[in-house]
Amino acid sequence: MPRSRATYHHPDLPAALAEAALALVAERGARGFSLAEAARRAGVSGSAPYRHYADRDGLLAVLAVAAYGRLERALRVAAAHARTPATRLAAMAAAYVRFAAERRAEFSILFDAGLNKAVYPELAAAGERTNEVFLAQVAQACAGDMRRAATLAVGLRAGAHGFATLLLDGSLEAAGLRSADVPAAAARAARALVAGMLRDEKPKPS
Amino acid sequence: MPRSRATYHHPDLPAALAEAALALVAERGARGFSLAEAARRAGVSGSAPYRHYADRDGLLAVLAVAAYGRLERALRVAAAHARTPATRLAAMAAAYVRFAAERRAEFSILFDAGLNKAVYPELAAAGERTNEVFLAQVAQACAGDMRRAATLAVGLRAGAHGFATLLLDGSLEAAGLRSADVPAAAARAARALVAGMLRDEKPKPS
DNA sequence: GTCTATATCCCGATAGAC
DNA sequence: GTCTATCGGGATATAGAC
Repeated sequence: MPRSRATYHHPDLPAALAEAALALVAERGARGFSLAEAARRAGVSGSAPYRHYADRDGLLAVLAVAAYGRLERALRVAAAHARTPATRLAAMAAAYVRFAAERRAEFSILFDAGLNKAVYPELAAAGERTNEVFLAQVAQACAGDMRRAATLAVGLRAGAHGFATLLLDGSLEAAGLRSADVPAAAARAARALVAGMLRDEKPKPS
Repeated sequence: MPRSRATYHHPDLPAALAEAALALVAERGARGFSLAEAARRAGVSGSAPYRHYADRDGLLAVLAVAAYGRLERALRVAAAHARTPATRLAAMAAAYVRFAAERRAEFSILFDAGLNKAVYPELAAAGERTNEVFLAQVAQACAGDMRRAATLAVGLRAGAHGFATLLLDGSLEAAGLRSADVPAAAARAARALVAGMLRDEKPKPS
């Protein structure tokens, strides 16, 4: 018993803050997050977090990098469970949407918190790594033509991202699409995009 | 000269507030908007806006409805200038992205301000109308099969939306895509999506 | 319809004690 | 490494005068 008073509480304050922060963002959105409230929820004073993070965005940035890691992993897992290249890409699109739906807080920290990537290079790097997962799988699908691969990869990512953000926004419900069906819809769109791009653009400029 | 003192200034305060608000959002993002600052910029006291809007979000909601109207019109115009159905859809995707890029403030009020559509039914309605523009054009492209039309329409909208949001986010630059090229990239993706969906799904379940 | 004044609240961040 | 205390700032919203 190091002290009877509540003074150096936490075995791991960063972890407690992270947990509190995610819960807070889940409730109020990334825009409703405050470091003060996260500290309160973690049971420490408002100044304690500053021993671990330079400022409010410092905490969010750490969470964002971790979230990108999770997203990237989810994409890789989805790709690994499918056989053909087109199926892999469709599975990745679905996984992207599922990540957004199931880990709303992390997704909104990534895309709704207004973090400045110029200030957090690790964050920018993590984001690029996510893009590269798409690119790597696309490259297998269209062996050789890397320009087309890049175009397709960014298109797939954009499509998945659009489904994800519109889902969280409620715009897809309004369009008559049930939440549970959105990952499948994204997968179908991805498959169609792949088919359309690999076929109908220039047949073979060779 | 109604008064020498600065007292009942504005011939049209709502208009002045709207202008100030858009400039403010353009500078700081939807999340940085405050009604107090908008009032300051319009040259009136902090309480004046409350004669015209119930609260902070009331002003943003009005701007959002107007922004949806503009977006919808831009989509219609783009569609009107193209001849074939597939070309129309590609043009709409490009127009969607251009709207986001050129009218950043309005776009971010639409998708980044956290307005509660349940509180502003006109806003939800305006959003649905935007979806319906896609649907109407898609319906022409795949005469008859309305289920497939709905799927394609939402896919197109999601794709365009993904390109738009990732563009504003800086994620596309990081992926090596220049801003000026993004509308064209979205158009190409749209065209491929249309081609892929109209062709390779079930050939004809009749 | 706008102003002044004010009540209330919350936040980010720092200083200094322990 | 955490606490208490505090500074400085800004927001939303209301009350009452003109």
